[in-house]
Amino acid sequence: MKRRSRQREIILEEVRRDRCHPSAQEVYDRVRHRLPRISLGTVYRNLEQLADHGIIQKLELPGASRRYDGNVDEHCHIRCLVCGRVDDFAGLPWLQGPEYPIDLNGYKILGQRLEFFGICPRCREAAE
Amino acid sequence: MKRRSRQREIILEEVRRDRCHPSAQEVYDRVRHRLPRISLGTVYRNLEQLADHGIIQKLELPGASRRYDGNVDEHCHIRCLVCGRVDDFAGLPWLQGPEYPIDLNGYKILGQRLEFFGICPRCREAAE
DNA sequence: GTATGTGCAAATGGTTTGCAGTGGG
DNA sequence: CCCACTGCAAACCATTTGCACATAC
Repeated sequence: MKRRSRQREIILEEVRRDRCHPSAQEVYDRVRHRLPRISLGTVYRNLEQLADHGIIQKLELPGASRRYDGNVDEHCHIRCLVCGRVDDFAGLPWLQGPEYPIDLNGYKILGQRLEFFGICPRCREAAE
Repeated sequence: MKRRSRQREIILEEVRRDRCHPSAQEVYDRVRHRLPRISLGTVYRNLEQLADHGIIQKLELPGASRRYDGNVDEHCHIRCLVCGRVDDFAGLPWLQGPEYPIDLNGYKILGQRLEFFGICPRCREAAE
């Protein structure tokens, strides 16, 4: 990231929009409205770089494709098991863990990841 | 799973061996020593079925390929960030969560998943 | 001017699927 | 004898990469 590029700026704007948590494909679809000739590879490369620099957050979800988050503050997510949507989820008082790193069983434990899953409001309605 | 098959029996035996947490490819490699003509597709189909019936556990890890666990008791895992190895990890007293399901923010929360990550004993040594 | 960034298209890796044939019950 | 299960190969999907060209500085 030694030079700035119009592509990267617009990708960042789109990831930050709406507190949504878009996949690379969704970012691509949005960005294409503004830069019709951009390629999906460029979107992937820039998302990767922005994440490496701590400007956005990469969300790796178990059994689902990667998503990106324009909010880099530490916060929890909840994922809908039906539609895959990911929402922010604040204030989880039961989440206390120890200070890392910890030495245990020969492992150097660097951290933990907690994910919640359930059914989002829209899918609950649809299910009725 | 209306009929038994030699393939499925051997796949199950291999997943249960050693408390390792093999990927489909690793199961395939092991099973092939005993059934040289088995196909990877058959391995995938049987692992899926065994998991659906609760006979083994499917481990979906963020940013890594799927693994399978012959131990279906509820227990935690820790993953090595260097080599990808997954170990069992028992007795985590700080893991208390609420009773699910919970209604919050319109979501019906069905559960949580906690994963630990760090560096395994072997990779720590290798890094020195 | 140079090397970073881009577009394109092909490659990759993990997983799934269609199909004709095999074999468990 | 039927239909679940298999082997094989192709398809699929998300992501990565090689390369020639464009562009930021």
